[in-house]
Amino acid sequence: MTDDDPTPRKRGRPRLFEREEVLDTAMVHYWREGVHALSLNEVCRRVEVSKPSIYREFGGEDGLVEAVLGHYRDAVVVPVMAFVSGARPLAETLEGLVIGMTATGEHPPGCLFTEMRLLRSGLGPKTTARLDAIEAERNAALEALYARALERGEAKTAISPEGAAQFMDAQFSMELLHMGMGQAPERVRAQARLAFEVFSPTRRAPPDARRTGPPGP
Amino acid sequence: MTDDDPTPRKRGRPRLFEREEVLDTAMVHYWREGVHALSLNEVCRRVEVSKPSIYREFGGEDGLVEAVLGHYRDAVVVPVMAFVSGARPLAETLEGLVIGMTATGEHPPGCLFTEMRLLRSGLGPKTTARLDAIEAERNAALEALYARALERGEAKTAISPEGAAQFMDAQFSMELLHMGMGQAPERVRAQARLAFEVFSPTRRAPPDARRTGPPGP
DNA sequence: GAAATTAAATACCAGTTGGTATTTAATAAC
DNA sequence: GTTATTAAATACCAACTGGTATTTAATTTC
Repeated sequence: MTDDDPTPRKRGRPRLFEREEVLDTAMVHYWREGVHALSLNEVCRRVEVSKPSIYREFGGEDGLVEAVLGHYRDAVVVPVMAFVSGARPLAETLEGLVIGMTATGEHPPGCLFTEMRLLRSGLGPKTTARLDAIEAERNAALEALYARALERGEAKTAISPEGAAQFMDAQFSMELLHMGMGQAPERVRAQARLAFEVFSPTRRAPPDARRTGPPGP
Repeated sequence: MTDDDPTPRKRGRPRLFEREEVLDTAMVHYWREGVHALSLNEVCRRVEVSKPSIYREFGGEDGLVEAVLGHYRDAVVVPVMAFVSGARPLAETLEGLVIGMTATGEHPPGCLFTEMRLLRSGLGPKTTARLDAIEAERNAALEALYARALERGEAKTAISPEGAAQFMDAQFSMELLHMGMGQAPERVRAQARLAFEVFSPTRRAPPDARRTGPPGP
């Protein structure tokens, strides 16, 4: 019966911006142009919030980037992990991921998380820690995916879930990086599909030669 | 009989640095820490040459980075391409490359060219142009490698030399990127060998499912 | 109304960036 | 020696960086 106001008005001057809104537009800009290409000053300009306000809300550049990354996780990474955790056959899940990662429109190409992870240097400690956390949960999801596939006989037993997860991660990273560099989606897809053929359960070992005097990279 | 001095002494003050030496040490620093992590001022400090001297010699940051990249090409990329152009069987060449790219000691891990190519943004026009040139010649070498392998029946005919070159490029890029990030060489090698199994000539097509509603990246 | 409280905006800080004008040093030719 | 020539070093430039102290505006409570 008590009709208390669940959000009692605060005392001082009201805010002029919504935290979620700031995170969302900052995310898009970082996503589209790269975290390293955008200074804090520039981001403040774009989201139209003064620098001191950003500091009050996020505590600095590292805090802002970490918050944006968290927002990206919730908005993008979590749905992908949910898809990965579905009961579909392995091949179907992989194909869905390939299509999803190369989809154009709505979102900028590439992946903010992948870009940050590869260019980790120059990111603050909070952001780095959050990157590790996301990396871990993503890896767990991929391992579970392959483990399930093994149980069902949909995958090659010669490959461990750990190895498979690493492999998938590497292939998707490359795919997303290529998308971020503006490569043709169909080309990127073809490469990924080719790579994932290695999971096909019945295969012969590669023919012969190993070991040769190698030059440097 | 004329014993002319082939290098007649120049008129003014003598140089205090050797161009090659500067390029070499700058290359190592860029290679080890990343081009984007080192400012021009910092590089001048490290090579112990004043900024105006660098400007006289290379015309600016873009010129220096381009020259360093050219130096890297001559010292590292060209020998690798020569190895690729050898008459070895495909599997042997690939294994040699895998070993070479993951070799530790002597050189810093990773690849300066790969890093620059992936983080192309922020690089000057001269550097970008040179990146494209190196990319083209590297791609040609990889295409020729696979074309030769096809002629000898060492590779899968279902894959075109263009597609194969792209695939190899992507795999080696990932490998080198992972090395640059400090991953364990044996792990990186295992991933690459797994990926290159797709070239094995006799294989079955992947079993079944395609096409599913995909989430975003 | 006056406090008290909250937040925004302005203006600033020292440090660094890529880039240069100016001065000084070292050599060869005369 | 003097002069011409080449190059190095110092000192500087405006623009920008991440970060803050200070002032000003908007609101609730009293």
